[in-house]
Amino acid sequence: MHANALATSRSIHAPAMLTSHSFVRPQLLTYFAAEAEIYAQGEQSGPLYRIEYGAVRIYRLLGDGRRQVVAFHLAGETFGFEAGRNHSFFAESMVQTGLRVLDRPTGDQSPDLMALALRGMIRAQEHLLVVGRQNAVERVAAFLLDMMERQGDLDQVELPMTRIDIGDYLGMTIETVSRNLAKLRKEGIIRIPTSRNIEIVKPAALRRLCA
Amino acid sequence: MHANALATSRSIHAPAMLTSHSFVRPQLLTYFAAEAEIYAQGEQSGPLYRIEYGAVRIYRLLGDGRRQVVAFHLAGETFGFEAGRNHSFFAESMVQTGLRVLDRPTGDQSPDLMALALRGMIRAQEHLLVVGRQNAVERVAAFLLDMMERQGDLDQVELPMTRIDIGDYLGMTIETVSRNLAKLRKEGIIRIPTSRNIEIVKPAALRRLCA
DNA sequence: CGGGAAGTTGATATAACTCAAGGTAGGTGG
DNA sequence: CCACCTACCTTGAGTTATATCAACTTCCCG
Repeated sequence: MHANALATSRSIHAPAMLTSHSFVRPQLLTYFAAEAEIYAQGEQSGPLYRIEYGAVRIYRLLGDGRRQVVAFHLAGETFGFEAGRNHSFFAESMVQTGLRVLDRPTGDQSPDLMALALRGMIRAQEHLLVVGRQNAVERVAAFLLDMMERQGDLDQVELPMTRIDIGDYLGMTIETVSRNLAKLRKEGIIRIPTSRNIEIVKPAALRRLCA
Repeated sequence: MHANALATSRSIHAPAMLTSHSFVRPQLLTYFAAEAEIYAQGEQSGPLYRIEYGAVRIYRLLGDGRRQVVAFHLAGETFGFEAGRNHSFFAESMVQTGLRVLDRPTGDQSPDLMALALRGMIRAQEHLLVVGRQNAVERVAAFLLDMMERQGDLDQVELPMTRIDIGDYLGMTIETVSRNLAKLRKEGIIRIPTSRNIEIVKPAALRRLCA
């Protein structure tokens, strides 16, 4: 179930690069093909990553293959936080992706890192509200709004993920994702030029749906 | 829906108390009656709290009153982390509760604080898997296991929360909570001496249910 | 002892899932 | 350059898990 075809994980380390003003020193730039594994659950946790371009999914699996995507990360965002010595989640590129490997300051003493970690926690908890208490249309609406905001509030939203990814993020099947996108389209709230490109016609209507 | 009767919020500040060895200096001990508000969504965020005794729920509301409990906190645990200047959630005592107000070191530079924040994020993301991808029995089983582990793996689990709280935590109705507790009881996996006191007869069976 | 909130159980309704059949689009090889 | 192939997506029909509505029970607490 939800089998993700194994990725051709060709990652190339670019020469180290240091910037003095940044709270974490970007060093290595690493390239990932689409659908490549960045790290796996159980692996020893390593550095943080900032996405230069591309998109990443963070997920976890149940024994029978059910999958929960806990987060999508887009260009400019940082991921890789872990509580323990080992990764609790899988991270995979969804499209061709360039990551900058960040060097963690010793002792995690950066207030900026703290802020990033806290923002991650808040985002997870807000997503919990969506998944736990909203119905299918509301979830899809919330997802589209989130993607729109994170892409600069443009009315054209690019979806770097498949319907399976969206379903596993929103806790529903791909059919339900598809049906509810169609519903929003029929109501004139969105247009769907291509399956990976959504035009938000009435953002206010989407916001009203999210209660 | 899910109206929670307003709380008699009598909180008394005890004299300040300092300990030198702790990474955060416990200062004030504050008492809360059952069902009292500790902080509200939108309020300016303040200190962290460590629970001396009692139990706290953290939740968020939708416009129509639907509620998602994002976390329960028990004695010994720390809560109150916020990403911005204002609280994103409500915090309420569920039973009579004593909180120690913690003084945040300037700049949030403590690695221990960071660890606590990260653990909170991981816990939220793991809960996302439960709510997003598990069915009713599995959710109830996961909840009971979690409560058991956090109470020292004793087979007697005390539930400081109502069925409404459990339902709003697991993303289901109180009837479904009740029916699935009954199901586990009929299968001999748990006993229910009183509604707030569950005996875990077969912890292995619960674990098997969580896949 | 009485009243009310909390919890349980039953009957029915419904939203989302499952299974199934097309449709579409992007990539590859002839 | 075109046609095929495959993966992704959409739509439809029927099923099912959970919600809803309702009645009843239990347990506090005054």
